[in-house]
Amino acid sequence: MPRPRVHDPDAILAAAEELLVERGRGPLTVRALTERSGASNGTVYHAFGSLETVVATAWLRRARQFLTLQRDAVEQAMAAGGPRRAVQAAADAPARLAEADLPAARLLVSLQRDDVLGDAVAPAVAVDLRALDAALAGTLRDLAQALWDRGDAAAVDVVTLCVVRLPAALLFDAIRAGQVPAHPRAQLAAAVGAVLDCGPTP
Amino acid sequence: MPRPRVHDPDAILAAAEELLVERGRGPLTVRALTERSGASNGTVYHAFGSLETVVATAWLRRARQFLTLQRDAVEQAMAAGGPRRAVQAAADAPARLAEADLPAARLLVSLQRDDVLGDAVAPAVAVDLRALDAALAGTLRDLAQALWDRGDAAAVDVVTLCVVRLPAALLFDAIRAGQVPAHPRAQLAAAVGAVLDCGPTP
DNA sequence: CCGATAGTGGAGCGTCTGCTCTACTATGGG
DNA sequence: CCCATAGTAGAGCAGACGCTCCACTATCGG
Repeated sequence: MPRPRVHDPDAILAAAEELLVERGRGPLTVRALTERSGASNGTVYHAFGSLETVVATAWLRRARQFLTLQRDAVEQAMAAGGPRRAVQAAADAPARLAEADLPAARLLVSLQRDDVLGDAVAPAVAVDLRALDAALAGTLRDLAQALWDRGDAAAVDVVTLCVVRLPAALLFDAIRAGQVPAHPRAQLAAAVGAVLDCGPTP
Repeated sequence: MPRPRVHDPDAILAAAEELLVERGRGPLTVRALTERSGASNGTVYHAFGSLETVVATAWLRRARQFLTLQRDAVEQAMAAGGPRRAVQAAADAPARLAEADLPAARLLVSLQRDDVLGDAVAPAVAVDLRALDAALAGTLRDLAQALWDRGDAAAVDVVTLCVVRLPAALLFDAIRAGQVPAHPRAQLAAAVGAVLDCGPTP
């Protein structure tokens, strides 16, 4: 049997999360990570293979957590109030996550696409990443279908706007600052309603 | 009399703009800039002093252009339709700029705050940068004042949301892709209306 | 023709980065 | 006891980066 671990990979991920939330992806270097986590360079590379994989894995955990929360909220709202309520619930999901688990929300909000999917992420992790993307795309398409009986790009774009871009614009700054958004939530609901009323292009 | 210029500093700025629009700030290096512009390393540093100053100067030119356009649109809308129309016009200004000068809009949309204001920007340029910031802040405060007779942070926040964050969420992706947004403009107007109806917190 | 001036060119310095490589270490099965 | 195994440690490599430095060059007033 091999030598036992002295550094839990989860502890390395936790250190990475801290640094990402505090300073963002740019200043997160291998050296900063080893200093914060106590693990050596060799240990980090033995466990993850690349720094990009560390970042991608940290993101992946939190994104799964978010999508689960969002899916539940959407299904519940869909059953109780129909597709419009479901879109509202999906848009509100980041605020809910911030209520339930602020560090998780802060991590997701502190990274951009390019930070997560680089050339050096381990193939297995990259596959999971793309699977999550597909899951979100599926949810968006389902919502468009339920709203207007349409699954075309124009319809999905409107839903994406409501569920992805508007929350990013209205909620992310507050979350990044470590607050659970309050007033912005009401504004978001109003904006989503207005955009849905516009509907997709014919 | 000195030796005449063989490389117009404006040509260096133009090359920087091209690279920023094509690939963003991250990949813009001194070497890439010298290769694209034809000017040597020495010339770039003689003219600007630092790479950050090149980026800041390029941004500054375009931001001035944008703020002028926006100010005119706001004043005209204020006179013709009152403060709500003025906010709508301010929010729509990025789309107008994209119509009038697509490269200008693409440049502004391809940079973030941290890309522009670094420690190495020449003091004179940094001062101008902050002056532009103050000018925008003034416009936002004036709009809040005209709408609700309030200049407090909560009121200004609502206007900022309408004029800065919502346009970023709804228009920037299209502009970044080199298109003049069409449908998003109507959605933006609807969203701005809905957020204004919410009003600021008491 | 000359010297002051402003611009040009590019070698290369110091630093930082992600990552590799190798020697080393703790474990349990045989 | 000893070896296969998996994990640990950290020195150091190759390359990229922003920037400095200095020799050089074209201009024009005198």
